[in-house]
Order: sequence, then C-alpha cells, then structure tokens
Amino acid sequence: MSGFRNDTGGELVECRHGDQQVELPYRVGDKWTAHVLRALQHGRRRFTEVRAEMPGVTAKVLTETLRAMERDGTVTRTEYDENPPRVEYELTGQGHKLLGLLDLCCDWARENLVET
Amino acid sequence: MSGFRNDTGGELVECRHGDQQVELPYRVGDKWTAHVLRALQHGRRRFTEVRAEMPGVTAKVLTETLRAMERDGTVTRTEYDENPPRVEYELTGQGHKLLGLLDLCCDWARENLVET
DNA sequence: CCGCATCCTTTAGGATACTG
DNA sequence: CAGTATCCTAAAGGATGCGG
Repeated sequence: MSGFRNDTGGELVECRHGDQQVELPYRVGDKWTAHVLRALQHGRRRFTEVRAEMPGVTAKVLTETLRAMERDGTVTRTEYDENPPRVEYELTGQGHKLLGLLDLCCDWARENLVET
Repeated sequence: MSGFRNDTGGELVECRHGDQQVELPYRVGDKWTAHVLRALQHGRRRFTEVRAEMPGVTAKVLTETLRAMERDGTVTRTEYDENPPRVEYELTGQGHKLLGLLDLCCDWARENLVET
C-alpha cells in the first residue's frame, strides 16, 4: 500500500482525522528514529558520523533503525564500492517533512511542559 | 521537573528545536494512548465506553494506559461511589492540545503517505 | 462495572564477538 | 569502516481469574 508500510509487517497506528482514517508508522516511536532525523538534518552523513551524534547506540541497533527508515522512505542509503567501505545516509523529502513535524512536537512540548 | 515526567521514571525522548532542547513523553508512543485520545475527544466517557471504541485492548492494559495518562496530566479520572461502580475519564486541556498535535500528524500522514 | 493479581509470551533493545 | 551473527535481558503487552 503506502511507502510507509514496511514489508515485514511493522505495526501501524490508526488515527482518525475528521472523517478520514489514516495510519501512522508506529516506528516513529522507535527509540532512535528521532535522533537519526536530527543527525541528518543538515545533509548527507556517513554511518560513523551519524553514530557519533547518538551516544549510547550500538552498531546493530543503529543499523536496524536506518534500514527500517530506508524501507519507510525517510532516508536513502548510498553505498560506495571503496576500501575501506563508505556508506552515506540522507533524508528524503518525506524525511525532512517528518523532521518538521517533530519540530511541531517540540513547540507543543515547550508550550505545555511547564514546570510544576 | 515537568508535569509530564511521571514519578515512576518513565522514559523520555530528547528532542532539539533550534537551540532549545526539550523532552517528549515517550508514552505518546504507547500502543493505546492515541486511541484513548480519540475515544475521549468528544467529552467525558466511562471506562466501558472507552473500551468499546478500542477493539482488542484488555481491561488490564487499558487501565494501565489510563492511569499513566492520568499521571501525565492528559486525562482526569472521576470515581463515583455508586453500585455498580462508575468511573469517568475526560481529557484535560493538555490532553486536548495533544490531540490537536495528533491531528497535525494525521495531516502530515495524508500528505505524505501516498499510494505507491 | 471496574479493575487488580497472577502468570505468560513477545519483542525491542543491548552486549559482545567476528568479518569483508 | 560498516556492518553481521549470537546471545541475553527487561519490559510491554496479553490471557485468565477473582473481588469490591
């Protein structure tokens, strides 16, 4: 169906908007997805560079996250046939829009997460 | 710190917006939270009514979700001392704002989740 | 009716070691 | 450098039964 539904049967969240009913990729809630969006917000980066901006993530989990986002259509993956190997990731148009949506969430948070 | 951080040490997601750095409640990614927001969008509902709009959820999990949202400040819980018992839930101001944010996510989804 | 207690399954995520 | 391959743990979520 949509470019966002992954082919491994990833979970989706139904969401109603007026009469429309859409599905959001549950993956946005994945632990590292938001961090990847931020790491790539200023352009193309290679694996190590992305990882450097995300303290605490292991190679395995970061790889899984990036592959999932690639399937979702939020990043592209470019592999160069060099030695030592080089792989670069970049946000797609959708990825940038998703990042913008995340910024809205930050706006919301700053307005509502007032000190108690 | 904030009214959104629960007192049981729930996980948060850091998020950068410009220079600001905020934290979002990871709980928004909980499986049923979005459904609860929709179920309560038109006003106060009792436990059974909420559950009826969420096929597949068990009482235990729904209770957990609602209690967590109560701690977060997105819903209020009103218990009536009747028999049989009656409990009603309602969105708070923050809850409505969060629902509005979810609507933005739906807008984004409808714009971007084009058929492939 | 509402929801707690108990037990169980699934899975995201992490630790570690190894490879082209 | 950019990953696999294993193994493991914690925690979310589900099934079922009981109780005020």
